[in-house]
Amino acid sequence: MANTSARMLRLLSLLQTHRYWPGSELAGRLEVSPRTLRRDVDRLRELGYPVDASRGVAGGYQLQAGAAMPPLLLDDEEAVAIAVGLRSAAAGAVAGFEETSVRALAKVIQLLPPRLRRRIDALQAVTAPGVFGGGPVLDAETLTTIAMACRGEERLRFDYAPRDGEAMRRHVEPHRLVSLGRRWYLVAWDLDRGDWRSFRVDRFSDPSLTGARFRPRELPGGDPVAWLRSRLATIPNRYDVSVLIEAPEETVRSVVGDWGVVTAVTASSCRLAMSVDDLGWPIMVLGVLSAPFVIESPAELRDGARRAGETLIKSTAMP
Amino acid sequence: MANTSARMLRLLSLLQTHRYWPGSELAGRLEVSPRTLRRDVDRLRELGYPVDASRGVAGGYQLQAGAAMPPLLLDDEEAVAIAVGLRSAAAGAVAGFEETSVRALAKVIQLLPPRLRRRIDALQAVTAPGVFGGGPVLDAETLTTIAMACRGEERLRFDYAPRDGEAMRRHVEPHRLVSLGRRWYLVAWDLDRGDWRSFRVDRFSDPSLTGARFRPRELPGGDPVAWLRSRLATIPNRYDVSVLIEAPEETVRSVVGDWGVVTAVTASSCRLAMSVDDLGWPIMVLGVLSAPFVIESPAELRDGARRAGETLIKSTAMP
DNA sequence: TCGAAGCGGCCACTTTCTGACCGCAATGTG
DNA sequence: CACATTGCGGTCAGAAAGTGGCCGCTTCGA
Repeated sequence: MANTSARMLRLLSLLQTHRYWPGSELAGRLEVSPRTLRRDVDRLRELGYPVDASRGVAGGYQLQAGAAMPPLLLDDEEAVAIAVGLRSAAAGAVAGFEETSVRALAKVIQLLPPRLRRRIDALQAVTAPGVFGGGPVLDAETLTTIAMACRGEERLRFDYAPRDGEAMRRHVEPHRLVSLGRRWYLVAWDLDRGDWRSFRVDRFSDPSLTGARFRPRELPGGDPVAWLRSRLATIPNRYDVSVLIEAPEETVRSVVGDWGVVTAVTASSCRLAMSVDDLGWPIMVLGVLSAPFVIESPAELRDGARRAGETLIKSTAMP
Repeated sequence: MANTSARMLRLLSLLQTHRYWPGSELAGRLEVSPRTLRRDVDRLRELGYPVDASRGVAGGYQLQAGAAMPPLLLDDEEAVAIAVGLRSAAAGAVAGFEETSVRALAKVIQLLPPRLRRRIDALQAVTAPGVFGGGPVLDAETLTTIAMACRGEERLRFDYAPRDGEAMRRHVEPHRLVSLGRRWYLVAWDLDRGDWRSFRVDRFSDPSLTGARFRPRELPGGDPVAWLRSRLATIPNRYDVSVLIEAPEETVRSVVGDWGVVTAVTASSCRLAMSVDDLGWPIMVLGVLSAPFVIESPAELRDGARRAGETLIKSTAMP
């Protein structure tokens, strides 16, 4: 106890929970003299954390945003909320943030006390797809295990079921997790084949860290995303949707959110562009907007939308 | 520099980024002798962070999950990912986590360096509702400002537009943020009225912390959620949707996700129940399912669905 | 104008930290 | 098996830091 380091952390923690603290209160909680508290605050400032102070009656200290992120001192609830938020972001709830979220999630999960981890697991898998359509269901543990292997440069074993054929135990040196088109891939050096391979994470089962560390090899070309893209180039199966809609830009955007790009064409019409695996989603958007539209591509969307319209009409026709 | 506290933080940070470190490497990075490193590791252990060590050739240190959450040392990307994930969770992407997420978000935002905050702002408002229907659009700043006021026990000023009438500047002692039925409310002591009031956050504008702190009053009854519920009981304005769908339970559930309750009726049909503010959402679900259905309630849903169907048909009719 | 609160210099005393040296224990390889 | 490697922890002496108490100063709001 009573280590300086520990006290500094507690001080940081206090400053993070309440925006504002009178000095005497802080000194009391830390069980040091006010003089020492001032010195501690100084130390924090020297470390780069901007602690603001105000004088006079009702003065006090508060921690402000600085140049660098201070160590986050979280209570249980906050830690769980962060893990849950990251998990849903990793599952694709926030377009473009899948990979970063998984990396951050791996860090949090790794440090999360088991009792909290259980609480999160109780909240089910990364599923989320629901409406978001497309993405296969993964569970968070698989994803974070792989992410931890990448981060820690540890070899990884897992069962992998190729598109056709039997599941096989694989042994790889993981390189990078990549989220591409609603799917997760692991780019790794396959130790059995002696070559670079990509693996779809939704086909993993039972991944486990071997504990053996390795010196990372260099991926030819260096960029794992580009590498993966070129490898997958032979199997493009997404739809690039483009629709002209007779509704103001803002209206459309308020429905679409981050899931598509809306650009104004005139004041009362706009173009919606989305890239999806599953046409259900753009159909829903068109349905709920109740505004006239013209489908520019793909042709399949037209059939799907008409079928959906027919169903709606038929089923609401009866009295 | 070279403070013990700072070094301990750096050590924690190193242990958090790479799962595994040989001792000599750590000692080198921290610019101390191996002996001192061992002592630092001991100190961490005394503080409750379980640092594992393994001996022999290729031995090293690694940080494990412990009883408490260690201070999270985040790099820029991770901090942004966490903020983004929390924001989307706060916006309702993960049912039931709105309030906790906002509290955590307020903490992160408050500490986030401005340059990172800008990066997040560039990713737009908490909007997200979009498809999720119902929820009004809030921006994260309003929400976190209020959350910070609650946490810091600081008085708050804001413009508030009641349902009818002019916006007025208000001055309150904030008590709790509550997320209820897709909406955010602030429960607060109104300083002008001298009474407890609830405010819909989507009607706020320009909230600002006054910097004046206050001693929290006690809310009659103590439970802000119950209090708010009883206050809002007079204004129920949601739709309770019930639809019979000619599709297997699983199919429907895979589209609806957590956003509604699906119960099987026969093997090939089921009933979908949802509670929403906005009928757009159930209409989308019906549209994308392309399965016959019968609307049981509410009547408004029938009109909405038919209108949506007509739009779809008309717009896809042209060659 | 006053008092409360933060600021920071100074001092003497105490505690901790550090590097160096040691022998020991575990681990896995040749 | 022997061996090198790597972590463990005791002891020591000198160096560094942390601490509380005291002081007069500044800033702020009542």
